[in-house]
Amino acid sequence: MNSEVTKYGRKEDCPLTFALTLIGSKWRLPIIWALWQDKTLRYNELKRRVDGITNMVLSSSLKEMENQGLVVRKQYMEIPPRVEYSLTKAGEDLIPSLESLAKWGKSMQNIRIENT
Amino acid sequence: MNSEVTKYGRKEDCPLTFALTLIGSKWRLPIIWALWQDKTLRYNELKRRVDGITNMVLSSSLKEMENQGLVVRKQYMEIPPRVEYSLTKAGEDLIPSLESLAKWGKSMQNIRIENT
DNA sequence: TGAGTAAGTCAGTAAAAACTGAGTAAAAGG
DNA sequence: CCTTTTACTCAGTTTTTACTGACTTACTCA
Repeated sequence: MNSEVTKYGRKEDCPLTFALTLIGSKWRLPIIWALWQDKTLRYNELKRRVDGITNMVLSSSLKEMENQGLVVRKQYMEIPPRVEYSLTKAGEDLIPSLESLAKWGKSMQNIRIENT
Repeated sequence: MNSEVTKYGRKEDCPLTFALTLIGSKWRLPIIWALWQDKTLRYNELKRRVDGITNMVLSSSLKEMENQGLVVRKQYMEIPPRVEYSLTKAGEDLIPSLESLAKWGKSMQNIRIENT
């Protein structure tokens, strides 16, 4: 038995599993990626940038991501309403890990192509 | 517009989205993690290590992960049958990214606790 | 006056992922 | 002889996740 390995009795306590609950569903990465590229986007801009997402999923995702501390929502008291979304510091801190994962993903895609 | 940013018309072509298809479902990380710790495990050992997984999910996951090049299946022609699973090189290459992601996840868990 | 834009909400439905519980063959151990 | 172990497989069902399409309020532009 490797004593340096931390055991998590309940899967939910594992930081890695927890991280996946934050970014693992279908639309999380596209949203994060759009906000990372453009820094700040209004609701409908974001919707246009994240192709195919529905209002339902976008609005509920943003709400959850705000609660989770990934995204900031800034509302201006104007008419017509203006709401701007951007990544928090914590959200930005995620980017290097995503880039590392993307690098790995790319190498896996290449393997598939090579073996075809 | 940031010219250094690669655009992927179809989400499926994005290496990051692709990576998540390999590790994003509920039981992939627990399986990978168990194989990373123990290097080689037989089917039922793995099942015991990954608490709560069903045969259905474990066997189909292993089959897919083998096709995807994450896992090697080594079968010995013995009775009773013996089958051993382990990570491929590509599977092991994933670990650093996961550790980075876990680190981020841990910091997010701490924030939650602090704010409670 | 009618259309378009803003930022969403909502009920209902479809699709995807996971779970339940049983079953298989052949052999070892009590 | 009866139970357990091995490595699975399968039909059927539940749970989770995402999609559909319509609707809201208040303003601007033609």
